[in-house]
Amino acid sequence: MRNAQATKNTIINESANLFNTQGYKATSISDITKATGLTKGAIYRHFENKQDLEKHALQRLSKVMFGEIGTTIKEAKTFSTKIEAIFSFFENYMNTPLYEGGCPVMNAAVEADDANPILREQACAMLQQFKNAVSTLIENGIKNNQVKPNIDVDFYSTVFIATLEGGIMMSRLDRDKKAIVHTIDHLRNIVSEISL
Amino acid sequence: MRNAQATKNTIINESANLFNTQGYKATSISDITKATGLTKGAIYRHFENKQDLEKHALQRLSKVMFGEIGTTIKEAKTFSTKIEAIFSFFENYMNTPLYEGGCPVMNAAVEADDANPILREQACAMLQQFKNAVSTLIENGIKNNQVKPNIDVDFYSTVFIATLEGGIMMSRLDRDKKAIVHTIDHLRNIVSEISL
DNA sequence: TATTTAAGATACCAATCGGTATCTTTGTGT
DNA sequence: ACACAAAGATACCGATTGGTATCTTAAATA
Repeated sequence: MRNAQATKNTIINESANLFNTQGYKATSISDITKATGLTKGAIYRHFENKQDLEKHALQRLSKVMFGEIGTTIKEAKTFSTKIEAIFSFFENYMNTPLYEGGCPVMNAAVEADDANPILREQACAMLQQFKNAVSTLIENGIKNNQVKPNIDVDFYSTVFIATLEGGIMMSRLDRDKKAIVHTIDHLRNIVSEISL
Repeated sequence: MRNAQATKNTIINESANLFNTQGYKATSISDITKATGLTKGAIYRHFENKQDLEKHALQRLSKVMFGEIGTTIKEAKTFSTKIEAIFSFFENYMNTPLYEGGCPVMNAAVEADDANPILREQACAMLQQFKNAVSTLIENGIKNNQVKPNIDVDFYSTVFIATLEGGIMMSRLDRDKKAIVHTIDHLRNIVSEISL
């Protein structure tokens, strides 16, 4: 039956791109029909309503991002190389992003207000997932005697993510890698400070 | 004639509030009529179109924010107290914001794409203004022998702002001051590192 | 007080929004 | 080959969008 799963997949992928670049509210179903070459009838067969599509699109963004960043981390073996993998992921992201439009977490976080609690909850969960990943990375570094013990793990994972997100925002606004490069250089200094 | 300047002022103020909380695209002229108690006819007498109103509203946000933060900086005399004034401004902003909806720079930066170059340019200018303020603050600190010379001023101003912006984003998403408190604590450490 | 003119209200416009009911097409199992 | 059901297209819906033309009201001036 005209591969339904494939079309659903392209709808999610194209709308993920549009939502992340133009914004969720600013992207209409009409925009998605143009991007996919499909019609409203096809789209509303696969998704209950626009919010449902937004949910699936953001889940896709989350899966792809964390999937990519997760594999690069797993390839590295030590704390410093693992965290360096995250840094290079962010630095390279300015040149060749998986999805256009900047960090999906920040985009959803900024746009999601009380009027769209589903989007907010998803953004919340994504940020938590990212923080947990960095936290366990540091904790494993402590266990393996690569990171100083007795440091505040929550403190550093928060600082790392905040600095990265802020750097991305600035670099995207300036259309210049300088900000993200500076912030990552700074984080590298922190890494060497807490490393054994 | 029914104080035109006052009504124009309230339109700008109310729409600034709405744009910063709901977003620019997501806020309709209708929303602004409800918030001001005025009609479309009144609004479109004072502003050419919605983009023109968006421009004035963001300018207002910029003026109020930089005005407030500027006076608190001027009240302080040394580098450390001046930068501490910025920190406490950001930390207090979570409790009692001048405008709801988070940092106007970040909001405009995230929402503004190529479809709204005016908003983008304004956000760009605001970020530049903020960076310049921090940079001159550091430079004056160097001149007054309160900050180590030979440090990269551009580097540190970038790191400061990125960390603050990222911290705000995280705290707003979590609805918890912890992130911004952590990031500011971290920045305090940096300040003492580069201080004489 | 009468006149003038700016400020604001009312009523409308085409276009687009999210969403749905219905029709056509296409692949599959018999 | 044929019936059946799923996938997608078409045509529509009421509501809302940004925007405008026109009318009314109120304040300043003469």
